[in-house]
Amino acid sequence: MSSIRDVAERAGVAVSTVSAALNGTRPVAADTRRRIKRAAADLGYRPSLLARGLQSKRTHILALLYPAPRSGFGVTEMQFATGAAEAARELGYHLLLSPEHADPVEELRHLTGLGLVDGVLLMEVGLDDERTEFLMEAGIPFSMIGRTRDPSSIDHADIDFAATARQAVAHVAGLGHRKLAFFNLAADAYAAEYGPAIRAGAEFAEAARAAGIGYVDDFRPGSAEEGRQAFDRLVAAHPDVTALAVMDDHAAAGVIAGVAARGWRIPEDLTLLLALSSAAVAEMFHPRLTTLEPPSAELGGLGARMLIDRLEDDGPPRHRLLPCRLVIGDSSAPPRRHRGRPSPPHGVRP
Amino acid sequence: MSSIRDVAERAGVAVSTVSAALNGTRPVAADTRRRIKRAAADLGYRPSLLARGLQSKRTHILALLYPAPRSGFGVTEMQFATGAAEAARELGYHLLLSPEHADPVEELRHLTGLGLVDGVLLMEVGLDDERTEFLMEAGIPFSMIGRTRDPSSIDHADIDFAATARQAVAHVAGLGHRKLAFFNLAADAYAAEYGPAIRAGAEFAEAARAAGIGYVDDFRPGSAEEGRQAFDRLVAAHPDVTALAVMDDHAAAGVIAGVAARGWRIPEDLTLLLALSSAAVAEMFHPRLTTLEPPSAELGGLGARMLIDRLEDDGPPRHRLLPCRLVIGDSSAPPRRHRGRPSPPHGVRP
DNA sequence: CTGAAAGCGCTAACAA
DNA sequence: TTGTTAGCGCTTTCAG
Repeated sequence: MSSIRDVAERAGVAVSTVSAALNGTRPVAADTRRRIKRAAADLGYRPSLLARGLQSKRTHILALLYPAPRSGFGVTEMQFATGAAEAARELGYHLLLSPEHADPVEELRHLTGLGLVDGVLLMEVGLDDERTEFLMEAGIPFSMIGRTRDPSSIDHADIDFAATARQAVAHVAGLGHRKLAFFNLAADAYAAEYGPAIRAGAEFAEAARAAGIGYVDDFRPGSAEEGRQAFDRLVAAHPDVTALAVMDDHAAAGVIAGVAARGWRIPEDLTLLLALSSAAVAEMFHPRLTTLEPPSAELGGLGARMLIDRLEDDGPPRHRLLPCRLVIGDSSAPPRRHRGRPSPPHGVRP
Repeated sequence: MSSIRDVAERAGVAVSTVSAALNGTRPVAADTRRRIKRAAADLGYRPSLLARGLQSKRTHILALLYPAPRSGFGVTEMQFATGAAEAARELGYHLLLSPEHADPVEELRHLTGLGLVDGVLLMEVGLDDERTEFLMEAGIPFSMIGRTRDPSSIDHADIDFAATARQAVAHVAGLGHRKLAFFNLAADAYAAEYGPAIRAGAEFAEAARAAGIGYVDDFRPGSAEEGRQAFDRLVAAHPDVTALAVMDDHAAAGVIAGVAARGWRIPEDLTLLLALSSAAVAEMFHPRLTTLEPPSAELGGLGARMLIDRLEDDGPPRHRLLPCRLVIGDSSAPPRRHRGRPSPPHGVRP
């Protein structure tokens, strides 16, 4: 690899002039600059990020911290990552994929101590996330995909749960449903502190209240089997529920099985929504489920851009909330009075 | 951040001694070393990767090149990435996530020119991959997850398609099936050059031949709708097929719909295998599909380890092939003579 | 407008 | 066994 000195020699100038010409850090005569650019191009010169970083204390590397894959398919996580990497690339930054383990804070300390990264992108943020405290104390720039309980002072991009819930409720209410059930994520230690579970639950309740339709949310199935059981209990306890939104993919599969076992059909006997899951997942179901698809790649990109913004010029906290996309599938329809009876054919069934 | 000089001063030695003590690059008196380690610990000293890299030409950073997410869910890709990141971390390396676009070679040239990465990890390798040529010419260490047409001289980790196919065929033959069909990935421009599509197709054929069972593979559905159509055509053309392996997740969903539309059931009337897809995906189906799950995280880890091995000490090309895991679900059963007739209940249906 | 020189934090000769 | 010194490739004063 040729260095800045090679370029300087070839152009017959001093290295500092090359640096200036290439970075625009000080005025350089147009003619000189041209010579330098030519020389650089001829040599295929690429400034060394290491040397530059060593001097300038800016590496143009961001770290994306991701926890061990846990729930769901990891599609969402992948999209965060690719969205962030993409945005970083466009702005001349690089993204380091940093797995987290037992002691996230210690690992974060290690990682940032290396002086390798300019800032950190947090995902899977808990309501009270210890990583944010460390980063703030250490004065390390960071942004979150998701948010803590009180994120007002921290840059973040997250789902707009309120708008998402309103949209979903409007959809089912518009179809004529009068009572909606909501199956939240399983109530394990994790989901108890997991923002999306908390916020989605609260906002669906609020949206249903505002829309004046009935609402039930006592269930938190975390698997197909639990989804099926929850569905059976739901029908027993609330026979008047005609629409159901489910957070967990596997639970949704269980609900579908439960509907079929009853001899019911979707959407005739139940309108089923998949909440906060990818449309690619929803397409695997039969019928294709109506989905509230989180804008994961966009959120990842926003998170990265916010972080870079902050690195390049400080300012007030940046916040962005994006609603999920409502992708209407074949699992939404007006409710029927009597279930399990024959109905006019729906979809392309022969 | 404290630097090596701070440590040297605190320990009352020269910086080179600190370096030596910490890296073991030359003998240091036990007592001196202890003092140095203490000083380093007291100051929370972390050597700067940048400075070290600048000097040693080794950054301990690996780049994982990934193409824009295309087929499937991206679960597999995510697992490659996390597996690789994990392995890298364990060996003291970092993983850079590098999105690829229109001109992969040019981007690779750019990335490697920065002097930021020690080596490159390639995934989604085509049978004739131009990136490999560039990397070999440029003398940049790399390894592949997947393989080119002739990968004998390149480090790589890939699925053992032959063993995988044999295992799958043994499974269905063991159940008593006499004729197997195989739905490959869609024949678009991409899959035509995509190793897994080519190799899986060839190896299933070979395994079926070796096992002496019938085999059909004229179909390449790429969506649920195409999967359903392909299934209908399959039944029309080869009514004696009782077992089917499908590569594409969405096509599998279509097959399931087609089976249901006929009034048939899985596994009574058709044994269905999901080939090269994640078990997490298979669990979403009803019934839970038998799956040939690629060891994606392991492959990612192997790829990273191979690359690091090569960086740390050169040697003959390293190759590793890993078979898929056969995860038996509820979609495998012995064939029946007459389809669509009532059958003893299967599974937990009431 | 341009050049010389210092130094970012580290490693690796070379001396002592 | 340890210290001194010269860079790695770049940015950034400070002179000219």
